[in-house]
Amino acid sequence: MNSIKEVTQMTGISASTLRYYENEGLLPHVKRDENGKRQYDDEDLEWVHFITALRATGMPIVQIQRYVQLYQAGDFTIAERKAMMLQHKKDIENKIADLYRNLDKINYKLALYDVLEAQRNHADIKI
Amino acid sequence: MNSIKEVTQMTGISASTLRYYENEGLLPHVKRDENGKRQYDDEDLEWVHFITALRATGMPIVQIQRYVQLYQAGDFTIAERKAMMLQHKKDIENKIADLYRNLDKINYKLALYDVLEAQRNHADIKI
DNA sequence: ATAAATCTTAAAGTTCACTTTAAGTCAAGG
DNA sequence: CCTTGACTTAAAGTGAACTTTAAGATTTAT
Repeated sequence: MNSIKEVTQMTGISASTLRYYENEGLLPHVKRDENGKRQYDDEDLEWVHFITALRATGMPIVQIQRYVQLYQAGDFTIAERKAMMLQHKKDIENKIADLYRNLDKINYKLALYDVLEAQRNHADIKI
Repeated sequence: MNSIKEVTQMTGISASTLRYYENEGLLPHVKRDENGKRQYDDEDLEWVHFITALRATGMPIVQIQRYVQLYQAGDFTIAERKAMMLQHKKDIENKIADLYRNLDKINYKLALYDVLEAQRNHADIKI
C-alpha cells in the first residue's frame, strides 16, 4: 500500500492530478485508511501507469472515463474495450505519421539553411 | 493574391485563426486591398504552411513569434533561427520516440485481450 | 433598391487539463 | 502542549489556443 506522496514519486504525476483523476472517475478503486487518506495498491498503480500512457498519446479524459466505466461494467464489455484500444492504436500511428511528415518540412528548412551557409562560404572563397 | 476564404480552403486553417495568427505577429506581412480586406500572396501562403507544420509538431505560439521576429530582424539572425529549428527537430524526434514507447504499452494491452479471447475459445472447445 | 454574402475590428467566451487556494483534520516529534 | 507536515475537500484560478459574438462596412445578386 502506497501513500499519495509515494505514488507521485513513483509515477511523476502530481498529487493534485491523482486526486483530479479520481474525481473524474479514472481511478475509482482507490481505498482509504482509517483517517480517510488514500492508499494505492498495485492495481491502482497499474491503472495510473496505463492512464499516463493513454494521456501521453493524446487520449482525452472523457474517453478514458468511458474505458474505465466499461471495465467496471464487467467482462461483456471486453469487445468494446478492445475496439477502443485498436482505434487508439490507429490514432497514435496516424499521429506518428503526421509528425514524420512535418519533420520532413523542418528538415527541408534546415537544408535551406545549409545551402545559405554554403553560399556564404563560396562568397568568402571568391574574395 | 488570395482572399482569406481562399486561404482557408487551401490550408484548412479557419479565417479566425488566420486573423489570430496575424494579430499575434505570426503573419506580419499580409497586405490589404483598397477596402481593407486581406490579400495573401504566395509568400504569405508559404508562411501559413510553415506555421501549420510548426504548430502540428507542438511548437508554441510564442516561439513561432520569436522565430518570425528573428526573420524580420535580418540575415544576422540566421544562426539563431537555424539553432531553433535544430532544437525543434530534436523535440519532434523525442516526441515520436515517446509515442512509440507508449504505443508499445497499448500493444501489450491488445495482446492481453487476444489472450483473453484465446482462453474463451479454448473453454468453448472443452464444453 | 434592397437583401445576402463577405469582409472588418475588438472583446468576450470556450475548452481542456490541470493547478492553486482556502479551510480544516490528524499523527508524530520536541 | 503545540507546532509541523501531510493529508483532506470543494471551489476557484490558470494557460494555451483558438472561437464566437457583436457591430459595422462594402460588394454582389435579384
